[in-house]
Amino acid sequence: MLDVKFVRQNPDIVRRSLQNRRTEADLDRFLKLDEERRNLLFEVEKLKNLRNSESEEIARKKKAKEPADELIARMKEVSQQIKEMDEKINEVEKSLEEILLTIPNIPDDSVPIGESDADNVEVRRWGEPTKFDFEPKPHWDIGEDLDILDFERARKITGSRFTVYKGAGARLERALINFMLDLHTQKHNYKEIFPPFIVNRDSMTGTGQLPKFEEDAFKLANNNDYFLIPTAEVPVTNLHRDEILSKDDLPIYYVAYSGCFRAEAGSAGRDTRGLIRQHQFNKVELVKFTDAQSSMQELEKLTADAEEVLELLGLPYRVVVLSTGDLGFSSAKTYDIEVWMPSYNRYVEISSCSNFKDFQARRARIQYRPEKGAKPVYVHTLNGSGLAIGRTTAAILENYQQSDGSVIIPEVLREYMGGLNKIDI
RNA sequence: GGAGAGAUGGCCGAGUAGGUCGAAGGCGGUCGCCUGCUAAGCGAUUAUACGGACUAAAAUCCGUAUCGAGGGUUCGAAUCCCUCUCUCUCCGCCA
Repeated sequence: MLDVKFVRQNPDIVRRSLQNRRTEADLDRFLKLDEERRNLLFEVEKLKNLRNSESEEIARKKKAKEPADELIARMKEVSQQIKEMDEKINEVEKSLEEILLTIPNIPDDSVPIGESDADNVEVRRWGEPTKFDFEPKPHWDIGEDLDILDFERARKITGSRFTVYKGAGARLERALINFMLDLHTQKHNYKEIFPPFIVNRDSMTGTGQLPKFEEDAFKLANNNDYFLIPTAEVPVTNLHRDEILSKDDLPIYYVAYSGCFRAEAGSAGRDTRGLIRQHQFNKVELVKFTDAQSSMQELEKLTADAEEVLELLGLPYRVVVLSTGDLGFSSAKTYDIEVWMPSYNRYVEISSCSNFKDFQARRARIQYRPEKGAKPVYVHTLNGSGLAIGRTTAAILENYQQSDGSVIIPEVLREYMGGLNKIDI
């Protein structure tokens, strides 16, 4: 959510942001309503002031046993007027809020302007796309041939876009979770959080999933206000919703494993096979709370922390900075980390690292005091996958597959796999 | 699921026969004074949002709102009425 005053004073910046993002919001109506609201407030507050002072006068008269009937009658009318105006103001404010919640964050100046993901800019590359001297298989075939992924039975017990992991596959998934949590807590100083996988409406609104993207979320049928989390970002960022932190608390680094649940409305037909796009997947998420001065620098560090996972796993990747046309609603700047996926013959997103600046914090009311006794200001929030587990599993299966159908376990994972160094038939 | 209790400022905690209550008191915080230092003491101050005036911008000043949320009664509500939400205690059930 943007600051109302900012929008009022900088309509041109907001308009340009909307254009660059190739998105729309009714900015003109917002500005008009905003002015209307202020005019109404000015009038109604005058009336309220009158009512307050005259009410005191009535009290005085009554105490002094003087007649006050005439004054009471007049105030009755004033109160009626106030009531009507208050209703009008409520309507206007509701409309304003609705529009404000549909206005996306202002992209950082360093973000390239572009139409779509085609205009994202590659900033670096690590490793080389894996070469094979045989015909490599996609991970869904590898998984079924090794009997470690079972898409067929997942369809039976639940439906499409679910997977049953079995044997070494289940172990690999669990190993990756533990490996990543250990790396980020021990080497990068994140504090581990194990959050609820179900959150309420306020939390979903606080991080920006609602109201605009309700159709993408799974909502619990027996409780209107509970949602399955689409990412640990939601519960973890909302840890500090409605809080005022002290300067000494910052920066805060959290890492959380969670299951993630996405309805993926509107993505029918995309990535229908394998682990890439699921209704339920695992993810280790990095979340930071920082002050305004350091957030851009913290984004670089967070991205590097996620990249290190891929480097330790020996998986080739590249980093792209999202253009304005591809940038997420709440984000001011986002780096996508893309891993080399042989079956796609291209790099595939495996982590998305974003700086939301104060956009989420304003919405979730997360503040800190820069100085003792100073007025609270909004923190900056950041997050990124570190990494998406299912896609990492897919990338390992594909990049580490051997001509005999087996899959080598990356060195760093072996201790998490009970010493297993290869998945065989 | 059954029974009961409660939601007031950073915290604790008064305030229910409606009228200077944004709200006593305490703790905590800040500023100043004082004691050679520390402890103690004294004085003052101590919410947020929105709107307006003044500003380059602040500071400041004025106003309005806020005692869980929403609605109602009334000239006037923390105080009365209705609805909802949440928290706590006990019982039951349960990994």
